[in-house]
Amino acid sequence: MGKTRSAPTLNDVAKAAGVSTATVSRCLNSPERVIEKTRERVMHAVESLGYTPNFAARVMAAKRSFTIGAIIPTMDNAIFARGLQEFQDQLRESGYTLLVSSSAYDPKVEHEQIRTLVARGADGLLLIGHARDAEVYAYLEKHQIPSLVAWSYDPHMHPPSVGFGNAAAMDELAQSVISVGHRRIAMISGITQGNDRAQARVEGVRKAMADNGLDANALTLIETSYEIDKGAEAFGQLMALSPRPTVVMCGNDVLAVGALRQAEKLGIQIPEQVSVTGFDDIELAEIVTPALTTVHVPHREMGRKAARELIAMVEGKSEGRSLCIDTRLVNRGSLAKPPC
Amino acid sequence: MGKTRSAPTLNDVAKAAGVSTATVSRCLNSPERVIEKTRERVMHAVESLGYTPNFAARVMAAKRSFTIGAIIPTMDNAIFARGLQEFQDQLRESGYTLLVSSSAYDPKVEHEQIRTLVARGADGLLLIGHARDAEVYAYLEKHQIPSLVAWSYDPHMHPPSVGFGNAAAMDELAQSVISVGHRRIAMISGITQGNDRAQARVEGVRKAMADNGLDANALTLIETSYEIDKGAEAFGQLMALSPRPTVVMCGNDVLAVGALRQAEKLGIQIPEQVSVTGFDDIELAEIVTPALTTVHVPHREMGRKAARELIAMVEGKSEGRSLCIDTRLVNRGSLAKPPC
DNA sequence: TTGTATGCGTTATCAG
DNA sequence: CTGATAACGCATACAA
Repeated sequence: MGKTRSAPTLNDVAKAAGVSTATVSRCLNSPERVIEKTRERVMHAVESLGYTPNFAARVMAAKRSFTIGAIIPTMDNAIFARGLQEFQDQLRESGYTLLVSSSAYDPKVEHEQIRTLVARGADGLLLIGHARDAEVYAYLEKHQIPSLVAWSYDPHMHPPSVGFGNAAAMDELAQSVISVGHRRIAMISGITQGNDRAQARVEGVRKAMADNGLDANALTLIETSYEIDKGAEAFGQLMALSPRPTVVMCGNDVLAVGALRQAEKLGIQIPEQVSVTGFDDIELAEIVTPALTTVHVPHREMGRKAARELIAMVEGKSEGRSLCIDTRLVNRGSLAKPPC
Repeated sequence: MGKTRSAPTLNDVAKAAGVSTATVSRCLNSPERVIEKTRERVMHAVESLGYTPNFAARVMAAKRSFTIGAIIPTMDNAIFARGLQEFQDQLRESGYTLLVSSSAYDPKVEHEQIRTLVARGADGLLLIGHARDAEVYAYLEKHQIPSLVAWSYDPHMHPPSVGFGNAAAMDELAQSVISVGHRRIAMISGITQGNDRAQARVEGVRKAMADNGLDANALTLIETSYEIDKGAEAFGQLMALSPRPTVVMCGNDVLAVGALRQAEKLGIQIPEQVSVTGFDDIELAEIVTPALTTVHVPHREMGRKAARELIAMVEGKSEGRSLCIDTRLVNRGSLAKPPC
């Protein structure tokens, strides 16, 4: 029966409706510019043929893809999942599609993913944190891709960021820790190399110590990747020290949960013997026993606002504004005053 | 200075290297087909210009996108995160890029996302579960897009699936529940409408009951969405019944954790007074107190195998084989024999 | 081994 | 309001 059954094109629709391809295109993109009667005929043809516009062709011709790319360190972590879901929902509402890649915390992979997304015609990019090679930013600049940083906030940096003050938030938490009487403070941090959020959180603790007359260099610090087991392991190491720290501040809730678990294994009472704190306030924080004293980050709000700002940038309605999302301390059971 | 600085094209590279666009293209796609000396010159030009091939153009010309699409119900859930991360890693290794969308458990949205991904030239599609309109499958057929189902396994269905037997696994767990002495069984299930995994898990429980001389219709069943709070709420309702069920089997770990939490609030001892079981064995299951007796699903293995199979299909090396991933019971603390 | 020329499916410009 | 037609950037048969 003639042509093999493959995806119908604009041309097929045009022929079926007895009009030109230009008219079909208009019906789809600016319906108001074509008279009702014609439009009806065209739409009917579109329906009956099951026509779907070819994206690649459209991008090439229109030089717009209505696609936003996002590169996150990992998908397998509640920290990014929630904010990203909201980010996507917001994009959808505005007619954009989100493309997500994860870099496994590897700068090389991230760089490659950025190139991939740009090559795919992403109209804009969402990145996590500011820490990356100047080369990457130069590339983005060259390709004129509006970019926005999230999960981090620094109004003096480029690209603009929609996030929260990691240092300030951790500072506040540490202040609180110190004010209940802790002096021997230890910290289990994420890998700070190439991770400005992790770096800032450590800084926050140091600042609070210095501000309270403690020696910031006396902070016992272990860096490890964001996994429960790693948190547990690090906690074990800290408990082997003598004198023991009276509080273990963790770079995020996942590490803190690991610490809690190890404490249970070691028969150490939290918070009676040792206090533990987290960061992020993911679902887990409320579920463990004792529930975590942590920093609440409104991830959904951040995702939503980031989406709005990035869309504004892409559509030329904004030059790129930085936005600070407020975090707040959540006092649950894992922080108490140190044992006498 | 002449042309505005925009992204360089094949043509720019060709001119810079003093060759034709065809040669540049060959250098990039089949380097062995061009002599070393020329290739060096070309590659140098590519580097210095910071050239990145335009994806849309490439797709249009080659009719291949090296892109795989995946549509999952939600990103904000550990169930899919882990398997998907592995799926992506595997794709990357084979030179494919993953595009992820989430449908928020809405069939209409899912359908739309499928069209979007197809329009974007996805070479293949990963879907979760078999339950969807015939219309969707017809569309996929028409566009000749190789598709694979995951998180579900049914060798008799089309498309082929790489997953696990939800009914069989839950049956096994229920057998175990019954064998320790439980007779008054309640279940908190996910919404079964349009979710074959949830349906199968309920069936599994019913089958075990019937096989053990219990009345499968006597199963007290509450359906609710997969959220901790919902699980807690449902558990509360079940505890208000009289007589109370002696065991609450949950459709997944998230619901089970909610149940655990509500039990704590109500002062009900788990498992002394009431037993609770989960499904999936996400990280959470091991962390809560008591740790969950649940069904372990090797998500990473599933993701990896699904990727391999789908790639084989896309590359014409497989017609599509279904693969069953083995689950296994994990006995932790939340299941015990009923109180006398 | 390399170059030439054509087509991929759309959008957009410009006439009619 | 509608129809030709020229890009868009690349891959690839075909020629040289």
